[in-house]
Amino acid sequence: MPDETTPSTLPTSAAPVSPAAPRAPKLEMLLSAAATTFATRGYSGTSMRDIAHDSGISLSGIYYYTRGKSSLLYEIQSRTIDALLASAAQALSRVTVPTEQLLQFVENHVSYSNDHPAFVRVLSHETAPDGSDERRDAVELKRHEYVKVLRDILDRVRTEFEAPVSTQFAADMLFAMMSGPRQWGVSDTELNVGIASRLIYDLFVHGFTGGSPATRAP
Amino acid sequence: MPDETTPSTLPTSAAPVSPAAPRAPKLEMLLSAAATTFATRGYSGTSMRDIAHDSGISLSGIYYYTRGKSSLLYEIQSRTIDALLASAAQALSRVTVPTEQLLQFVENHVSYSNDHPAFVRVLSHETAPDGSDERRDAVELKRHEYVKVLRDILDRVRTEFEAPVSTQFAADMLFAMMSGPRQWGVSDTELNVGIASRLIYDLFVHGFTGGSPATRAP
DNA sequence: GCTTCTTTAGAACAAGCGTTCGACGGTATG
DNA sequence: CATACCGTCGAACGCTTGTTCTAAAGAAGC
Repeated sequence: MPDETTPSTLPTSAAPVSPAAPRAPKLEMLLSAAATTFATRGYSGTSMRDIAHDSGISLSGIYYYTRGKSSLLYEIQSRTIDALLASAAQALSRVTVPTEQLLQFVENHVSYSNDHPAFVRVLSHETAPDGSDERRDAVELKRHEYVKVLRDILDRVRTEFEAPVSTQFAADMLFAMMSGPRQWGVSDTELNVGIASRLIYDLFVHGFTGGSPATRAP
Repeated sequence: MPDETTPSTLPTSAAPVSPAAPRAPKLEMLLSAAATTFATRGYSGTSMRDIAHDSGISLSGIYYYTRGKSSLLYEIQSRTIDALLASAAQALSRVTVPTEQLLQFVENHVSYSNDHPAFVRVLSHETAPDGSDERRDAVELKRHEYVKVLRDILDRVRTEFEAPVSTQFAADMLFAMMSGPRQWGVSDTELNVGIASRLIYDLFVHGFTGGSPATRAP
């Protein structure tokens, strides 16, 4: 009997990270379908029967792969934040200049959000309303870890340019921009990932009235 | 028998807008309690019994003031976007310079969000999952109207400073920043409304590495 | 053929959901 | 005193919820 607690095969687009994943291709489909449904209808607005219908698995069949509804949410959020942390670390290792690292971070986040929109949305917008689980705290801890990565980059950029606002505040604003669309304007921006990342980066670093796209950045 | 469809007594902090509101102080309390519960637990995650408990009114007593759960959501969202549109129009009428109007818009939005956090959160984060109501479209229409107000301001700022990014994109980003906190960083920014508005304005207009808080702005 | 293990699904459970109904106490009018 | 209305609420309705139980179909080893 398989167990959904195996932290293998993240929803990354890359190659298999963990070698110990012999039989669980259907669990990935389940999680993917559940993430999509959670992202559109919300966690509380989604019933197990909705997930059963969307995934093609029968209602009771879901409980063969997962422990229940809250475990589905945890698995989705846990895998996503793990993948974000891993790909961010890899992307940041390629450059050393603070502003270049900032651009790498933004590009990585936007790119991953573009590849797995439902997963990232569930990670950032949904929070388990159920019992006082320790799994919720684990996700929250890694989320703060991820924020800290950006804060450390902003700290270095800040000392270089003598930026006036706090890095905590700036990090919040940048995350808000990156998690941006699908709110208010409902913009149908069919932008390329690289272009979109660059737009966000420029707007955040130089501002709306700031330099043209090819002025100061790397 | 009162009816919740009367568009009177918006949740504004100002004086009574409509003179026809003789008896309905308890409805305001109901809507306020419902907004708070919706904001914390989400629309689908909130039961009518939750609202009954939080508002102090009995479960069946709620149906004396409102038509049902979806009507509660509509009333909250409708009143909030109406109040935002009204107060924004009033604030903008005081200045004519584009950048000053932008600051006024930001200050108005942040101020209202600070005074009625639950209402604004429900307006921006919740959407009715129920039937194909025409009320939902009415709210969506006014929401676009509100976005258009900001877009028009940004258009004027853009032509003045030859800003490179589109106003639609910039508006989305600014709304994301203003709706910002209570996500990712969970910042405990106990800032004054004026200061917070100014921080957002400066960060948006001049960028993270841009001029100091007293450099270029009015 | 028989057993064993994996995978699937139909049926049913108790609990919770949004909503409705009928009745009660309290003022104010006649 | 009787009448009518306003505000309020407990109890119950039918339905959906997350979860479990039981059984059966298919593959694999002996």
